[in-house]
Amino acid sequence: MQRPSLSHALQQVAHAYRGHMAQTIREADLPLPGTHVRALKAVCYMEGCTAQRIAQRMRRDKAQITRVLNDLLESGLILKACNPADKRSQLLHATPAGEAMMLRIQALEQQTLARMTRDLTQEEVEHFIRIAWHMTQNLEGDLPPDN
Amino acid sequence: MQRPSLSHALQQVAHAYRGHMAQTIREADLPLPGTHVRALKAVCYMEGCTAQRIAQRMRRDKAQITRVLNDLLESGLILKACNPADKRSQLLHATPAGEAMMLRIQALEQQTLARMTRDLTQEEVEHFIRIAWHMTQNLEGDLPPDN
DNA sequence: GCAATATGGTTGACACTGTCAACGTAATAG
DNA sequence: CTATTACGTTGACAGTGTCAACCATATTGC
Repeated sequence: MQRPSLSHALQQVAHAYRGHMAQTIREADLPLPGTHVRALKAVCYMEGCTAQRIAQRMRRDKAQITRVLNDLLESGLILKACNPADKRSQLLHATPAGEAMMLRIQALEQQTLARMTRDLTQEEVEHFIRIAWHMTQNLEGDLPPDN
Repeated sequence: MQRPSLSHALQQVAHAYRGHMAQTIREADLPLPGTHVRALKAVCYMEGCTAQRIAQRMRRDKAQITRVLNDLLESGLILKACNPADKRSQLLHATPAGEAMMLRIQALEQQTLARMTRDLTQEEVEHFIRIAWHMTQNLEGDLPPDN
């Protein structure tokens, strides 16, 4: 491809990453779609994790989060517990099975990331992340103040 | 967000771009989803454009391309013409309406890209594109030789 | 030529992603 | 207490992406 545009490069790399992760996970017989993985990650690593906070972090509709969490619940990967501070909301925790799943998936993700960045320096990767983050920030804020 | 991971940064920026473009296009009353836009772009700018070649360029399933092209056809944005060199395939061309649509969308995309990169140098953007492209290449080739 | 195979495009089915609107319940402001 | 706001759920829907089967045409090998 000759001098791909920013938009094309962005779409291609995101698609390649998604596809590679999906295939890796499929090959490992971990039947968990990408959104579920990201939600599980949030549950495992966020303190006082609630559906709302996951939706904010992932910038997704809370309806989608609800459904994903219910899938994870049915799969026995997470638990909902009453939030003593607010009876409307629920604190989310990973079960041991969820933690185990997370570890396995994390390993697969590391593998994919390692492959993706195999001939890039640490500096280049960090630069990429910084610019990506910067561009993300630049695009937010049209929307009604998002928090 | 503190030190976002590569995967998170990638997903966020791609999502932000998609969302911003979708909203911009919706606000301009151009009812054309993202995939349709990309396909139309391919039709406008590729020589001897066929469904197959679009599928290769976008790395998407040809079934999806077929459907998108049929939508564009129904919307009167493109035309299919017999390919004299191969009766199975069809050469694609944009109609005047398609060209006009492309110009309008191109302007909106430029706007979004300009906003996204507003405080980045040309060099940074090119660096980003190069790394994105590099990572894309690194992830391809597991798959059965893709051509 | 002719059979076997491969390719371009179409269709059906399905899974995943993402958003919007409406709702019930609980919290909070006045 | 009432009005408003916030959390989570549900229904409906649009968009994205892939797989498998299929038809018609090309191509290859005999």
